[in-house]
Amino acid sequence: MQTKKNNSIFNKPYYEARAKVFKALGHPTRLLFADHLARGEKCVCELQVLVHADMSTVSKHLTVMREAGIVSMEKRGSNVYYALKMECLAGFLACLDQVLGTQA
Amino acid sequence: MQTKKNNSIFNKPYYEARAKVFKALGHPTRLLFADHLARGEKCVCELQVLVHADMSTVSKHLTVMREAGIVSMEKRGSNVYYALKMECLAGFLACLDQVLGTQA
DNA sequence: AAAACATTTGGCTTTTTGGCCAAACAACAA
DNA sequence: TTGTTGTTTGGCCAAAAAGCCAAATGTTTT
Repeated sequence: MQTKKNNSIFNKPYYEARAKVFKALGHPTRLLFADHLARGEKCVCELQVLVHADMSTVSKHLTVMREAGIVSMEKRGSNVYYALKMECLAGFLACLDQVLGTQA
Repeated sequence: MQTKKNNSIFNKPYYEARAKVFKALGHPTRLLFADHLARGEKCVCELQVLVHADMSTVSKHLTVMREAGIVSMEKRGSNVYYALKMECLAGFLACLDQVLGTQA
């Protein structure tokens, strides 16, 4: 059981933390990664082939996502595997599609 | 009835449109606005008093949100009223709170 | 018409972000 | 050990975003 959370207008750090999550998803490459990671963990190299970007660029995108708190990383062997820590993304994306669809 | 949408990995413009929505919510001020607008339309002046920003800054934030497709604007008298066009935000925010909460 | 109010637009500066390269690390293979 | 592969880090530069001021626009009031 939890005590009531203070997510009010005046809780600035909380708004910042949430905005950070949106910002982390606010780039086509990172949103693509999130979408893929929603179907299971992937190593950096697997994500890299999805976009035509430098490995270092991919790594930095993943760092942004990790610092926002939406992915976890685990090193296994010589690979690093990333996983999405957010089950509700798919639902929200579906809703987004409706919003964006109706204005086309 | 609609034909099947092509939201695949390879549909770049679609990812960009969705990322634009996340980016529009990826700023504390704009997320605060969205949160308030979720409870009903507000005029620019009402939003302005919530943050300690210049009126022109507020107006530009609202433009970003409008161009992402998540708010509508309506001019009535000398005021402009903005409204959120996304009912699913509250649910997603609640989920976010869980994700962010568990790592505190 | 002039003044007052609400909002947007243009211009400008500072800060942040994105992307590439090269270098550093870490794990594994030869 | 040396080499090879996978990943991160640091540095740099170009592009985009944020915020302020001043000016323009549109509406209502006097």
